Amino acid sequence: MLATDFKEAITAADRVLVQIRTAIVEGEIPAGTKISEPELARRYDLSRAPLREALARLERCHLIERTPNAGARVVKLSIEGLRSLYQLREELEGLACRLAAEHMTEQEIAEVRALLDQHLSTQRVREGESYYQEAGDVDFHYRVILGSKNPYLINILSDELYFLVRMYRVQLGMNGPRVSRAFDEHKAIINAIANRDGELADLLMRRHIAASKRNIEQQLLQQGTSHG
Amino acid sequence: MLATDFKEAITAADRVLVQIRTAIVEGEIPAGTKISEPELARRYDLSRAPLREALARLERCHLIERTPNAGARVVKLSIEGLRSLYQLREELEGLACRLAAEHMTEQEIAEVRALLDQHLSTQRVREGESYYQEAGDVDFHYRVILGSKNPYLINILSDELYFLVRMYRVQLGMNGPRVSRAFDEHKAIINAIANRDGELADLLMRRHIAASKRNIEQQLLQQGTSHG
DNA sequence: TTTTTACTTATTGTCGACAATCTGATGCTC
DNA sequence: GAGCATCAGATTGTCGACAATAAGTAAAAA
Repeated sequence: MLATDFKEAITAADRVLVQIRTAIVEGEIPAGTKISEPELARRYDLSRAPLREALARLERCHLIERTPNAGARVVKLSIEGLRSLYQLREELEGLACRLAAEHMTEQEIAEVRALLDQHLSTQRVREGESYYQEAGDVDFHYRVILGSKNPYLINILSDELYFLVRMYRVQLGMNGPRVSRAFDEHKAIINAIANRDGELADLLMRRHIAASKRNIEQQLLQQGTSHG
Repeated sequence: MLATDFKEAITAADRVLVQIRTAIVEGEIPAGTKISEPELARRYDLSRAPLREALARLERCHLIERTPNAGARVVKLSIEGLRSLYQLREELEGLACRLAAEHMTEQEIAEVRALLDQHLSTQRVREGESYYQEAGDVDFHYRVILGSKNPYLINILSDELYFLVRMYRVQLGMNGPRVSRAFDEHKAIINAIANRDGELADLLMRRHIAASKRNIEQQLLQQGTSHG
């Protein structure tokens, strides 16, 4: 099921997947928690069959880890995990930029630009409100990824890796000057794509992601040293 | 479940997954076939619950495509699909090479070299037998991928993309001089890794994969023009 | 003849119960 | 007292049956 598919029919498994997924990403179900199927089935008021279907998909996007006959656990956030994840993300979104510079239509590029302007105005109103930054950033990256027109790349980035990326970002947050700086970086990236300069877009995207990684890394280090 | 995990407990879903997966990869269940859950359940003599678990994992590695309430279909092989897949594969295995040059131990490198020598001797005995070439090639790539030490990269390449890659290769085959040439390319790649020259290993791997792609592409084109 | 509609049929999605397996605690042996 | 075996409890894996949805067919109306 690629992100580009239309939602043809919503099943109970789909609904509970979205619910549990956001609960994990937002930290409502804390990292490292043991997942109990009977408990979740009661909590979301359905049987274990669709629940297990949802758990299988959560495993697919690395939000939980399952071991046969032993159950599932919400993934733990760690520095090594962050580095591995962002290492891959740099490479893949860099590729997405090169492909987007090649395949995005003028129409699509114009839409992304409109999106950025809209985010900017929203951001100015709600200064420092990191949630809007979060949503806007995800949206921007999502558009570029779709612009690559490579279904496997789209699937991996937006269906598999992105929820874990969001989990790191939501739980460890963006802070300080990064929030406003990210807008300028997005602008520069879409400009490069508009100029059909894939190499530059690639480079800028890698730097953008690397900067984001350093930011979260610091949060993780601080949290690690202060509490443990 | 990463490929690096130990097989802690084999469940019925695991067994039937392997069976159906090889059946699809080898073409025993032809590309484009509609998957009937009751039929497969009878055929493999188990209930639909573990079967559906297996189907979920087959969807994950892009061997089948599911639409809600409408069932699953074995994926069709196409030129566009091949290009998208190999585009991603080039990028990811290139990255794997750079990381392997950084992280593989001398021990691991020596093992890969021993593996190659072993493959070479086997190959000489069974000249032109493409199955051994297939197995050997997969094994080589698998070792390099593991050498990257990046769990997400390992998961995507060896658990998700590789079965589809094998499906293209098994059903459309390796032919002619590619078979023997691949050995030399493998040698060159592991040499670059041994020299800790990540950039060169990256480059060589991309070329290696690109050559493989062209080979399969030709088969697909010939097949497409000759049969309809 | 073509289109629409109702119906039949088969398939998928979901449920509750049973079997196999793991976890933790209790008691026994050394 | 430490270590191991055994057992109780709970959890996961699997099963067969029911409900909901989609596909195909035949009949009726335009």
